[in-house]
Amino acid sequence: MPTIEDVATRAAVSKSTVSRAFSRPDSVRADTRDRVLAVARELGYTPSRAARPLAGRRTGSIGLFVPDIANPFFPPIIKSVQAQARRADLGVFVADSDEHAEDEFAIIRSMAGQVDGLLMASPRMSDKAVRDILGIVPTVLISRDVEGAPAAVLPDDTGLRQAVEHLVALGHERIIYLAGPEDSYSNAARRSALRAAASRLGADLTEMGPFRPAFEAGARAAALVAAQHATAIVAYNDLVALGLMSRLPEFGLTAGKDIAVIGIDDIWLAPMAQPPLTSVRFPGATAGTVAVRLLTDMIEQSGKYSPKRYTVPTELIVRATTRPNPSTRALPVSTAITP
Amino acid sequence: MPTIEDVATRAAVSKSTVSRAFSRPDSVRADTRDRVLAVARELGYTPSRAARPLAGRRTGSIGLFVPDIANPFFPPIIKSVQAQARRADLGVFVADSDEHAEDEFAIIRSMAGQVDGLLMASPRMSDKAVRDILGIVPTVLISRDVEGAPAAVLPDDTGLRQAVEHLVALGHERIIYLAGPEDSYSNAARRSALRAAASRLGADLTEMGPFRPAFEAGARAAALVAAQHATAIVAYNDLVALGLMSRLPEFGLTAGKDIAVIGIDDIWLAPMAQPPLTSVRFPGATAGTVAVRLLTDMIEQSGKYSPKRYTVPTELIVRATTRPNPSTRALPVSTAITP
DNA sequence: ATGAAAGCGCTAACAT
DNA sequence: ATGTTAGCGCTTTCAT
Repeated sequence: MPTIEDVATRAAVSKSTVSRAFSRPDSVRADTRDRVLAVARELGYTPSRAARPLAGRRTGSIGLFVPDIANPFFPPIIKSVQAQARRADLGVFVADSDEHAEDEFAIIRSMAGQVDGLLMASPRMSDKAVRDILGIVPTVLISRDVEGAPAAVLPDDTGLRQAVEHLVALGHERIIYLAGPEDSYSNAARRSALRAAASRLGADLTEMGPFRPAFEAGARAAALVAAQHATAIVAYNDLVALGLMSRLPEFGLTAGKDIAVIGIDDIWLAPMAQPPLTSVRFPGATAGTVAVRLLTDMIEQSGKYSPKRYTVPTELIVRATTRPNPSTRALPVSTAITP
Repeated sequence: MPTIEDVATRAAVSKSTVSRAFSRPDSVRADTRDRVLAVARELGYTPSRAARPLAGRRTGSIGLFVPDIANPFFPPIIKSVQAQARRADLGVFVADSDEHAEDEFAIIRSMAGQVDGLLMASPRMSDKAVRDILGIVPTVLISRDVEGAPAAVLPDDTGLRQAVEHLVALGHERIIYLAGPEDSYSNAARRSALRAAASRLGADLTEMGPFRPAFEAGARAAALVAAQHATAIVAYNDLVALGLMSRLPEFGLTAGKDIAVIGIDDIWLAPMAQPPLTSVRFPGATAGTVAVRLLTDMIEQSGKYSPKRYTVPTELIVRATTRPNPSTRALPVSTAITP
């Protein structure tokens, strides 16, 4: 492996010039730069990633934490983070905690020391723990907000409002929310958005749960839902909705016929379900891209950074699990419902 | 952040001793080591990951390539690799190509320079490209074998043999294999294992496809399968099997009743399907763990390393999609079938 | 068993 | 615009 020195000698310039030619090309006269770069290519030289952090102060890597890689909600985020990071010539360390909230801190803490910045998607740890991390390394939160956090990428309320409007328009007056984990930020956010929309439209919102954000947990909900004679369900996420749907037939119920079901996240499985699941789309790819941009900004302006909340648009994707409620006449829906 | 020097001063030893206390503890007298370690803990010192690679020659990170994080086959592998790597105090860079075989090389190449070793799961690139990578950095292949590769973790044939035996025992004489991508190593391996088992048991194996390893591709298979009046299917993977099953009802067919369906990989969705899918289990977690072990061995013995093929056990997990063929009497199955 | 000293390859002041 | 000079924090001979 050729070093910066080899290139410098061969191009008859100093190491500094070679270094500059790579890191701040415009600070070098065009012809010198071209010569240096030509020599570098000829020698097959690439700046050593290992030496850079020691001399400068950047490692050239960022860390990405997600609670569970196997949860289909996260892969789109991971992919877009990686793609965007590659563009910025950053490596991405990915870590997951297997949904064990108690391991999160240790896992993240161990990454924090060896990266320039951190992305945390839906962390379950306490606000205090999050703030601890925030103090160590530039960090952008995804789907989580904490007082004092400099940057977060969050879903807007549009999709959930549309979900409630949709159910009401279909004639449902009582909506059941299958809640997610108690301590989950997303659960709180979803619940409150749902409540606000329901009360504005005069619908009744009943909560059941909590349910783990998993297929099996949703399956458990089926009996409860059937016992309630529920006609409209909004699930904490698609996994729960899908689990619910898988057991509905055992109670003589069919989603989209006897009962309306709406999921959240719009993971790839949603349109594949039988019947295809109506869901509130979260643009994971957008979120990932934005998060990396926010993070690189923070790293650049290391130090002061004016807090930013970036909101990504959500939208109700209507599919076959929401059809008119046969037992109720649709309510007249005024145009005022849609903003 | 305290440095090695701070610890050395405080513990009244030299930097070398501190360094040794961390990297080769037994080369330091027990009491000195304890003192050093105590001071280190007190100061909150951790050896800088950034400085190590420059002085030594290890970066302390490995790279993991997978074609598609969103494919449920990979998360268990990724998780176990991460867990095992954490134990060895290694960071893991994860990269995926979104199934674009043509991007694989560039993506992997860019990781290759900044890690101590590489893990490649089911890469689709050519043998030649794989060998190029192999020449750059210690690499372990997972679910792929290439002549000359020093190490690979591969599934054994047991599960597929059991699958064919199972179908034959259920009375099926004609089995259809829904093939995966043409250029895929796994596809070739699965096909040949299936062929061998079928011919040994006197069953007929017909191939259809190729199909992308995706749900939608499996959905496309449904019409084809129905047109063939097939009674027994082995799909390239669970995703294809699940996609197939989702469309079967449209042709008046029910998996496990009119038609036997077997998937491969046993991803978490398999037992969740309606009806639960019979599948050949691949122990992804074991594969990941073994792969990291193989890789750290290679890194240690940097240089000569006797080529290793590590085989992980596969097993047929029988669920509801395989029931006796109603139109055929079960064949007498000699005990010779099971080895 | 421990210490001293010499870098690893690079970047970042500080000259010029 | 370019060169000079110091290190960054650690590991590793080589002494002792």
